[in-house]
Amino acid sequence: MNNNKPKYQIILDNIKNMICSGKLKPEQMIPSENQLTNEFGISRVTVRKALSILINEGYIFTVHGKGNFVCKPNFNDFTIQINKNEHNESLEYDSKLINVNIIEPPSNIKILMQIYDNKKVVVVKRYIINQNEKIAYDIKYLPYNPKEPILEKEFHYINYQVSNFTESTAQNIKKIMNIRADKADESLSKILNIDKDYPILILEETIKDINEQIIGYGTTFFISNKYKLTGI
Amino acid sequence: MNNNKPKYQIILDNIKNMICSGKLKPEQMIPSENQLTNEFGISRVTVRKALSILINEGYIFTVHGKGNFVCKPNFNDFTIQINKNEHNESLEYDSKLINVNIIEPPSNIKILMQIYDNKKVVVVKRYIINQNEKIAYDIKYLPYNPKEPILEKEFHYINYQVSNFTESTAQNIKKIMNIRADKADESLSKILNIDKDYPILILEETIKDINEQIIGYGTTFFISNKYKLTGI
DNA sequence: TAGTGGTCTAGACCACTAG
DNA sequence: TAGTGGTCTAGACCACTAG
Repeated sequence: MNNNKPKYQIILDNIKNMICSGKLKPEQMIPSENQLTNEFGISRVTVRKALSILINEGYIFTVHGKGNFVCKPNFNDFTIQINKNEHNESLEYDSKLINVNIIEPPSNIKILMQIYDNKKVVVVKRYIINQNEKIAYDIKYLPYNPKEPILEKEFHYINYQVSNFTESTAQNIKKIMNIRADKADESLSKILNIDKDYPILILEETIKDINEQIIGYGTTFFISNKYKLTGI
Repeated sequence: MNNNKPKYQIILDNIKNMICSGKLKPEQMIPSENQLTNEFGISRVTVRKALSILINEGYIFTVHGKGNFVCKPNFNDFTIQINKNEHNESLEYDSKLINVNIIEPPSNIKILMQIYDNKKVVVVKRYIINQNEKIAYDIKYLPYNPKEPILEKEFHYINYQVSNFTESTAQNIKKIMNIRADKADESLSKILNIDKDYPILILEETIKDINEQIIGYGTTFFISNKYKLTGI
């Protein structure tokens, strides 16, 4: 029997089934909290617990004063987990530091990083390695702050742990990713030991702090047959 | 004053601030529900409401019997919204049907779709159009069921609405995406009116039902300079 | 005005953890 | 055993919606 199933789970499964089986259709209102309270003979708080899970899982949405409604399915969002494959197994890549420099940023980087003065940037260049094989070339730019030691920044970048270099604010950033395809140019083909014009998957990331200040910009060039992105 | 802010919001903001400012560090336990109840002078239910939001937003996780702990930031997941740009604006693409056929699937499709008998498949070929310009070529395979009218399937595919062809079970599917880069081969270059070897961003999707049965497989070939994927 | 969801309480009992 | 989170109740009052 289901006697060890919590009550909120019973009502949750019940509504989920009605949505999945099509008894409740997108945009249709589901029974009100009061109705569910009476039908299932449970308290409103417990009903609301089940509903809040349905909301979080994207099954329903609420309109105050009107009711709860079935969501339209959304097939256009999916989540990329960079370090996981399609079976949700972790993929561990090594990285090999090529060099770290402090430079006057080239104009395209100035624009991308919204640098409007003569501030310098730190450039970190690395290889991404999988089983002793180069699979990508990675280049990251971050604002140079003479007061901060560079080595610490390097360390963090190299370990892919944080992107804004201080653990204290690590939860406080926003990341924007772009994905596109290109062919390897002369320079990249030498760096990655591949033929010129070999297909490359490019991941571009811009990292902003809570004030929309850009605190990092990076590009990773993946050799296309050695890497693919997987999403669910 | 903050008098119109609900109590759960106050405690929510408070804990969020402690995490973002670094007062509470990853893996560290946050004050217990009882402590929060006393400190903030609010009921446990309200405290739990705030905590459940923090859990959903990925700030904390719970260990039964031990407490609530600050999550490690995860920079490796991001969400791709296929029809949105980086400013979260909707992008609407048109599609133009090229043709629909019922064929004996080629062997690579048989493997991908796990077809082990002589079942046929429906093939839908389309262009994706943006402002009267072809930006991609799209090909989708779905199991052919002689009992179902094909036109309905077409319609659904063309409208990008559902991927398993019956609204009733639309919430009940799983989608796996792969993203990779390649160059246009002879045939694709003709289809998309581009040079051979032009860079192509490839989106591959496999759609499974709740029983892990493959109910659709599709590939979209984007002309790289006309399309990029954006994620947050 | 009747019905809907939103916030909140005080209290109960249970399951898990760790000393 | 003391402390933690997990489930659940009966009830209150409020804000929003729509006729």
